[in-house]
Amino acid sequence: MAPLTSDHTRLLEQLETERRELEAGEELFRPGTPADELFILSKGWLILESYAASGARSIVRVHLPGDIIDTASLSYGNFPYRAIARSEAIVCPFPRKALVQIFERSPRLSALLLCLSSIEIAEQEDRASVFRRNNAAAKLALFVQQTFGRLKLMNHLLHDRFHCPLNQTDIGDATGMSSVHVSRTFSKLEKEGLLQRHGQFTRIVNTKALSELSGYIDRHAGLDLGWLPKD
Amino acid sequence: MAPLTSDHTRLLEQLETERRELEAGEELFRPGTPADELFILSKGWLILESYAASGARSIVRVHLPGDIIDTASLSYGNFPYRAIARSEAIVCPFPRKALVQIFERSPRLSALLLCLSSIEIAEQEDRASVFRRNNAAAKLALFVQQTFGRLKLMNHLLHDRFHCPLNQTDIGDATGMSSVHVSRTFSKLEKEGLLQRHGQFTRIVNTKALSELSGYIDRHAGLDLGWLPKD
DNA sequence: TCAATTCGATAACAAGGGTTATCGCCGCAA
DNA sequence: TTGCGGCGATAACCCTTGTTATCGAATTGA
Repeated sequence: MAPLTSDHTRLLEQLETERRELEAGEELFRPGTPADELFILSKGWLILESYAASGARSIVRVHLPGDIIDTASLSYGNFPYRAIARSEAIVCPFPRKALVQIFERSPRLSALLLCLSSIEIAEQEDRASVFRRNNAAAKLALFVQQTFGRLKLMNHLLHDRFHCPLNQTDIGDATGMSSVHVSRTFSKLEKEGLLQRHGQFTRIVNTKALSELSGYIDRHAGLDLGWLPKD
Repeated sequence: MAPLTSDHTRLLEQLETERRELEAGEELFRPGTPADELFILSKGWLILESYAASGARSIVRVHLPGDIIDTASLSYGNFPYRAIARSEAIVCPFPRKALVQIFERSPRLSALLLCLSSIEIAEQEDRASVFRRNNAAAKLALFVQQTFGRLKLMNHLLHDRFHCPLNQTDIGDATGMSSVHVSRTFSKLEKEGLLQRHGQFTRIVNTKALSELSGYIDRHAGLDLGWLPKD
């Protein structure tokens, strides 16, 4: 992504010294848990849930390998959401103070963290734009493409097919539609030849048509990180 | 927000040395403009627009005084959106390189920038949660409360009333509803005694009921910035 | 082997909200 | 003064999507 010296990678590796394994369905933290420990997701899928007063669940974020889990909690003392592993997963806990070391020792990594955060904002804005005004097909198409794009970052071998352990209720709660309508819409997209499904696997058949539907932009391409500080 | 020394404020003030005035309706940048210059909004309202292939407009973000405009462009060479002043406004342009100085000279400010970014993510997630599953009244209530909360940050004199130069079409494009339905829903909220409108002014009448509707959380309260580096 | 559970597909019905159109109000310019 | 354009309110109509319910396939455990 951006050239790093061995000093930089050493600093980053300090964040991943500890490991903890989670089973599918296991809870990593719940709302109110003190956030003095943060996590990097190194394997598997993990979701952040919040519950409205009505009891309705919303999936705030779907975390994939490489993510810092719940970055929004950085500024707050406690986690606001519930984190649940949706597949077997491995997380690397690190103390929030480890971030201080990065800020003190490397302006370059500090700026890089801000950039990662701004990429996340860009992806959220894309989702918001589509979710505000577009129909279910566009929402689902964007969900599939954003997810696939992020998975490819950490696994370049992926070609046109990926595994998704979320069920249709999860996908609905993540995209703002009922599970019934997720089913209807997936069937429609499949009938129209935009994608194929086999169990928990999804194959992207017609990228171009999907992108026209969703307006998908790959936010990990076109980065300009030349301005980052050297050290 | 967080204690800063005079060194810190000096660094921050460097970002606001230049000033540029905008009239209502004036364009600050358009999609594709090189983003080697960034802007702080110091007065007025400014919106970021994007246009879908269909021509439909989406208001990606409503910027208020104190904001760094379009933070998502930090990582990209060009601005992806169109920025339009919605009232008389003043922006302070600064070169992207000025950020490098902050990262090189102050770990504390660097971390603070990341925190600001994470607050923005939290607010976006709140919006997304409500917009995914809730009805028009909840969306509007959240829009009003988040906007008012942000305005109060820079103007502590505000009590229960604020000026909003956006028309109902703008509000619709920002919240994902038609202007007709914005009108219907505002009338409904007014009839139920949750708020009052007079021209471009909105008065919050029943904060509690609004919050119950929208699930509003003040993301600028409850911050824990004690972990920030000292310098 | 047989419940019990989870999950996805599908149908029928209801409703929230989009679209279109009309009207009145206001500010502004000719 | 008149005409025009922007804006908000309101009504009628319809479509997308939520809700509820049923069914079958697959999985799990006793």
